[in-house]
Amino acid sequence: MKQSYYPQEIEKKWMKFWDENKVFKTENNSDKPKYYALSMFPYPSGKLHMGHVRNYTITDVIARFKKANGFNVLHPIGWDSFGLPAENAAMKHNADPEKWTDENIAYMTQQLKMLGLSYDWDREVTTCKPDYYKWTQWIFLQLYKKGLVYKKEAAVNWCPDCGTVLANEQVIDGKCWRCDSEVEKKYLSQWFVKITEYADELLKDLDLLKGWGDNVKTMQANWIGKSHGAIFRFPVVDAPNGEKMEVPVYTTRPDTVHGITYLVVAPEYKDIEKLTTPENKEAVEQYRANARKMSEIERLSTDRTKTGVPLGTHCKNPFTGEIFPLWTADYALVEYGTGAVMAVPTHDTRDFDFAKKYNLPMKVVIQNPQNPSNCENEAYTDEGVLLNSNEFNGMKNTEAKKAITQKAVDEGFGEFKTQYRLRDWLISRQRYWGAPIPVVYCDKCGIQPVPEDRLPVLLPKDVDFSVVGKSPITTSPTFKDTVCPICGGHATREMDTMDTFICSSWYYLRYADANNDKECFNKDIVNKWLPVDQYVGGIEHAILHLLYSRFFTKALRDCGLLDFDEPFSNLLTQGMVLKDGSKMSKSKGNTVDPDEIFENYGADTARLFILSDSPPARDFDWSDAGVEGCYKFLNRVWRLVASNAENISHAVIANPQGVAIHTTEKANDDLIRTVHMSIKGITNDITNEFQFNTVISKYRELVNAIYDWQAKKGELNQEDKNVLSFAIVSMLKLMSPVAVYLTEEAWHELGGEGSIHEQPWCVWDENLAKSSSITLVVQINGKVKDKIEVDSEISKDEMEKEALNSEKVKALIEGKTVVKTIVVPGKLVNIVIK
RNA sequence: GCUCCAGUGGCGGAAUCGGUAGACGCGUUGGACUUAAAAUCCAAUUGGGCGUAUAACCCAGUGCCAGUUCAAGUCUGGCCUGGAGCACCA
Repeated sequence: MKQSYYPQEIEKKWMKFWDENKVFKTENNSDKPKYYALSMFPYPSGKLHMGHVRNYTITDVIARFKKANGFNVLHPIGWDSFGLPAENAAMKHNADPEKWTDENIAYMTQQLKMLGLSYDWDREVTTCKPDYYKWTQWIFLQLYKKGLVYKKEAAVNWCPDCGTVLANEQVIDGKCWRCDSEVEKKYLSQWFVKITEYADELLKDLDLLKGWGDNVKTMQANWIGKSHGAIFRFPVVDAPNGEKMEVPVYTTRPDTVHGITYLVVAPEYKDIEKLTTPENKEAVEQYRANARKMSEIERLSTDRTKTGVPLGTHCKNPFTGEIFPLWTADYALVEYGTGAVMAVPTHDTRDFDFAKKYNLPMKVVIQNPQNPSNCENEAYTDEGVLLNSNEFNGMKNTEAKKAITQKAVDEGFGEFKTQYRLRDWLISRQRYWGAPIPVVYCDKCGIQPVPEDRLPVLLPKDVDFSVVGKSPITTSPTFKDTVCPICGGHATREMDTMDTFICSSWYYLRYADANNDKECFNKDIVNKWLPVDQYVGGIEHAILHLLYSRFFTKALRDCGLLDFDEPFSNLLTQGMVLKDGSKMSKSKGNTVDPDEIFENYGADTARLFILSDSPPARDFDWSDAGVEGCYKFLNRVWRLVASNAENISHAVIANPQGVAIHTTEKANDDLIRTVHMSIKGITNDITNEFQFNTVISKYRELVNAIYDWQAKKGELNQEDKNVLSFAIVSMLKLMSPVAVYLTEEAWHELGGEGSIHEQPWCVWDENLAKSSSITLVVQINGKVKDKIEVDSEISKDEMEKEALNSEKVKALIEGKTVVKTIVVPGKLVNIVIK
């Protein structure tokens, strides 16, 4: 065995061997229990970055650990390969985005293999390939049949730089999630997925997700935004055309209904023109035009002073008979509730600001206990007792909410209402590089889905990528015109493609049955593998991908395609990889190229380091010195093995757990105990919280212990060799999920059969992991005063006796009264004195 | 403004149930080996009393202030700071 560590050589050798022999192939049929370990699949942007390295290493270690522990492990990988970067690159070079994508996939595949990830490459899934997007389109049609997909004209988010619309989830602070441009409002007819139909279940089932962090769950709960309230309908008393009209409002504060002094509708409110008097028409029109021009950012800014104009008409409050004016103001949102708000300036801060500015009247209806009936300077929005509210006076407002809504129900002008903040998911994209929406528009028959046997609707190849300002797909001379599947007459194809988040909402299902060309996946196989036992990925998908995938699972369940409710039982959101305290990014110039690390130190060093310094969920600060340290450690491990190669017992390698080792020396006992403690500690750290940083510190402790043991020994006798063999072989197995190459090479050099990665996990013996002596801690009034080595089997009485016998304790309790002593078996004695 | 998470040496971070605070590593300092360097190995490294050697001892200490307890990094209440998410959602 070579005495020096040569990672570049051994890693290439084993990478090739594993790849050619499909060592990590997973069969669907097995007697073993299943375990599905999954990383969020990458976008093939060109090269791996350190975030990928971290993500995939974490999942890989979990997959390998589970496999060694007797599970049939599914650990797949694929490519989220539709999307704008490929199309932008294509437009820049007037080339096919498919070529760019394929090249990137080829390069990154090599990198993933180099990193030593135990993927079953036969299940690779690529969302931009027709054999995948055919099924994306098929699923779209199933949702369409179920009424979960529909087309409507709506105000949508438009990103001018990406030249496409965006879903609500993809607008961050009024800006595009991808390019950071300010999003504009546009009125377009677009395809929507009815995710709101599942709002309640998506919220409720968060409780089932015990293996998800609270941060992600609350983010989703907030995004869904369930609230309880009431709808009230206010009759219009002076509609200009004499029509009988009503304005419905949604409110969470029905208890304040007697305090309404005006009513606001959104500028886009559908009946606004009918509610405007001729005298006010001009001002209202101008206000609406202004609102339309404004960007989302301007409009949503909360510190902007509120503006609005009166419509000239009035409503009647059915509770009081009071007449109050109608206004339009852009602080009312057309998409939420009914698009109209009942304004109670005394008990709502927004209404208060507005009323102050326009000198609208105020009426106090909830008593502020600190400052009775005074709402001059600010709105009182807390709990209280009602006043000025007729028969409800004196009632607590929490009760009044119900009672007042009930009255509206009984008298027919309102009802109880649950409202969600979640909006339907806009999935149309005016772009080329995505799955075409499988729909045609017939001149006679209208919107028609493409029949399933004509899928996939292929992306046209005869397009011009050099166009500006429109989707390249529209330049195809062959794509647009087609025939209607119903009447056979002329029809045109839908030119929009689907949001790529549709493609990524079901890929984890496809892995279970990736090569099925008859169906999107076999139901039994999917039911067998899913849900995913451990999902690992970035927190940036807390809402987007994770909410969409949860919705898809539920919708596909209701289409009869699978039998479970949630796709991911456990979720680990790993932290970011930082350098010098900030996120690695090309613009900051603080990136580290994984290839360089592989080349200079090897993939094992990269794997070890990325797991070593921080727990997976926390941010990880990359440091060159840290890499160096990990590389030195692997060298140290290698030297330990190599220098002892001829001392290793073949019997122990063949059966590390089975060889009973008789020891006659304390040093040997101690080392065996350290090994058992390491097995226990490492196993628990991985099982409990995936605490790989402490796993690695335990590797180091074990290696240090073996070196220390060796330093005490001269010539080794047979007993010593057996002990050493047990320690080294156990160490290699324990390290094998992380240092995949080094341990494999060492295993072979020592004469091990097959692959170390096929060997079962180590087991520990609780008795051997225990020490024969313990350190008894003696405290006085809770402060440590002495430590005594005692036998581990010592009784409580003896512990107390030992403690009181300590010279230090004797001196300290001299002349004081011992009030009581607390004895914690096996740990400490606390003497309370006065 | 609302919601969630976090706060421990110079740094990353350890610390099952409340029971020895600072494991393991990085860095730093000193030393050994070497003609020299690299590599490797050994030792020290929370602060203060403390200033010279040796050996020891004492005090304080996990963002702040209280509380519960024999005992609090850990539990409770109230703050402070940082991060993340949401936000004119009626």
